[in-house]
Amino acid sequence: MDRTARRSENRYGNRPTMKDVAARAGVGLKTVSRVVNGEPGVTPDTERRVQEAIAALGFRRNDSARVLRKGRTASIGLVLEDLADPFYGPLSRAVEEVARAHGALLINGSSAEDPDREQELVLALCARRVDGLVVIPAGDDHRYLEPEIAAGVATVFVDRPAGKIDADVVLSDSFGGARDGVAHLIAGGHRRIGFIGDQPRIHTAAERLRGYRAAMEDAGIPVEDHWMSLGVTDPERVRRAAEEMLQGPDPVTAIFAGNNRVTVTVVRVLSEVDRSVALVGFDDIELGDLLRPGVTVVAQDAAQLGRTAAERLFRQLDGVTLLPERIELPTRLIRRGSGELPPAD
Amino acid sequence: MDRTARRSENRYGNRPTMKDVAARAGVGLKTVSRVVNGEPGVTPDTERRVQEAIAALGFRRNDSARVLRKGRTASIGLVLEDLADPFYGPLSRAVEEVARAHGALLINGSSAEDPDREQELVLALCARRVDGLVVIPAGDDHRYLEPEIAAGVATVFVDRPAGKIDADVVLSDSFGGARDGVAHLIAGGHRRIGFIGDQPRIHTAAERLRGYRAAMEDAGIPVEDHWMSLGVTDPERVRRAAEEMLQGPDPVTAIFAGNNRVTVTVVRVLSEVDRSVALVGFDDIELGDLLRPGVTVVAQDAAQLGRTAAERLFRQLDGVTLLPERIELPTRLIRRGSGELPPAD
DNA sequence: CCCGCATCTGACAACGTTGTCCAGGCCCTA
DNA sequence: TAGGGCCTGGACAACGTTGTCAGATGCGGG
Repeated sequence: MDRTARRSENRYGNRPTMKDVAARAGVGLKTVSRVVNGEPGVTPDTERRVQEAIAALGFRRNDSARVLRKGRTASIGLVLEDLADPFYGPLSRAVEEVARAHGALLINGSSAEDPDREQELVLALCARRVDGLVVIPAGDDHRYLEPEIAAGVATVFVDRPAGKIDADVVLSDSFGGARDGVAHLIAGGHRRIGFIGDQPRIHTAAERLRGYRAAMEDAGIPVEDHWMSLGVTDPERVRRAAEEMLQGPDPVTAIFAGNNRVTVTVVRVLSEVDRSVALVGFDDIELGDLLRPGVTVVAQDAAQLGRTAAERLFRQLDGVTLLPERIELPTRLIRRGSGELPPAD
Repeated sequence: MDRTARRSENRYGNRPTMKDVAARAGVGLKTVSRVVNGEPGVTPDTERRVQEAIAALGFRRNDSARVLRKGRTASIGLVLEDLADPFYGPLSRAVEEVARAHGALLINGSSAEDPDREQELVLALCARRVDGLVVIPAGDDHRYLEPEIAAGVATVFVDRPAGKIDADVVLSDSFGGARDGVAHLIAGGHRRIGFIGDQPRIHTAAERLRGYRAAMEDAGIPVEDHWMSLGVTDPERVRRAAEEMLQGPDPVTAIFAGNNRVTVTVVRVLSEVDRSVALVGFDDIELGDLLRPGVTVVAQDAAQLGRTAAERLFRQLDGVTLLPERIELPTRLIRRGSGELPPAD
């Protein structure tokens, strides 16, 4: 009959509200709100009574209502390709740290490299009214985000640029990194160098391919079509692609691997091959230094990517109006042995 | 002056509401709601007008308001130790997949193994009114969750049991796995076996230590204190601990490493040592098969842990009232060479 | 003793959505 | 043509919080 009894009829458990706390403490609703939010203007005695009621009832403020009222959610969304990919672990951790420093929570989802799923996720996050978005784009058309950005959702793209809209983007220098990596192989005496990478519709993959071509062209080496394998990342097909490059009339003496997953598989293949084949991979891989030979890589700093993007995001949120910018982080060639093997022929 | 003009005065951008859509389409508020939610009872013609207005205004439903009204958020929280740890990548991905299958979003945070931070995160998630929680506990006292669970927040602990409350938990058989791993070394002829693990206040670490002791005791081997190093995980100290075990009057001939991070560092140390020392690690590590020798591990299935926990969570949410249960998943010994090295003395 | 001021407190509306319920219009039948 | 049932649409309250504003209380000074 009384209020407490009525509450227990609620559908989902029976969480106390500020009203309940107020009733129990014998104060007004707004006073409870003041105590909960640490606002001034409450006598110590009143505050104590309210705190006791809060503790007794196990009250916890309902942030949904708060958000509705205040307009800000103190949460940001992170859409990436695959949470399980070791490349994204440090990246999301870095984004989380920055978010935490700004008192925001992180909601994240994996697009699985599917543009539709990316859009679905992003829009779901917008419906939750996240304050901002960090997106590693899977698709190449982000015009669907225009109304959201216009409505004030801060947005930063990472690792790959946004498609068909003008927005902030933070990425690694894929072109320069790949060019340097391939040039390193060329400097070591290699001329027949293979490239295994992802589909060129993925920006980073295309840039790395371009870097490969540029290094070859700079050295005056014509590239044979069958030295390049594009759009393969699953182990099975990478394996086959590598094996094919290593056979035939003019087999490659070195391979440039376009990302961490490709590198891992190529390492496996090369460990089973008699011949000594040089390898440089894009992205660092764990334990790369302990393999024999150590794996030479063009490393990018995933954590730095995430940190930079998140910081940019919160600068947007702090109300600074910034023109969309493209921030490119350098890569670093780490020599460990596999990239320094001389050509075997 | 008119409604549209007023809207643009809003603080945070100017997002259209259902009211705006209704005005533009010339229908009532509730009709817009019906269209947005796919409820029946709207003529095709009306629906078309509403859809047009939605598209023209760039309307997106405000889920905060929806949540406030409906009581469910369709989101679950995941609190783990460190998003960047390769062990948790597949785990969170698995949780995300299950959540997605149930139409829920995933909010996650890292506790950094700090009980206070865990509690802070968990309570922040509860304030957001997540429907459920998957928690990899850092602390050992979770009574602070009692009011939340009573209020209907479904909760499942993973990897380690909850402290001082009765709740679902999904974990790997740390004790059995460690015992088997150590027994494997003993079967290979080792008697002086070292153990390097995390602080025993962490349940998994304690269980693995217990497994180590059990295997030794089963074989009738008394354990020397200086064979065990507890509470060290940072590379520097693991390195020192390993080096100490390998020196002195009765140096160990084999090491059991208590988790993936320890294993990696021990592999590094052993690669610099002349002597041949056997190694079995808990947790699989990437590329463990490519090292020479390959790294023998007691593998647990992180994805399966996450999947099992999340499915249990949604079963709770589907209204099935279940008694708290402890689900233990088996581990698997993977022989790759390092665990099969004979004792060197 | 009363006034004015400062301090503390509470009533009320609003945030944007959904559930309830009723009104009006249509078609069908008697 | 009147009556009944069905379908569509809309008015209104409620979800739990916060911002606004005004009322109550207490205190010191004239």
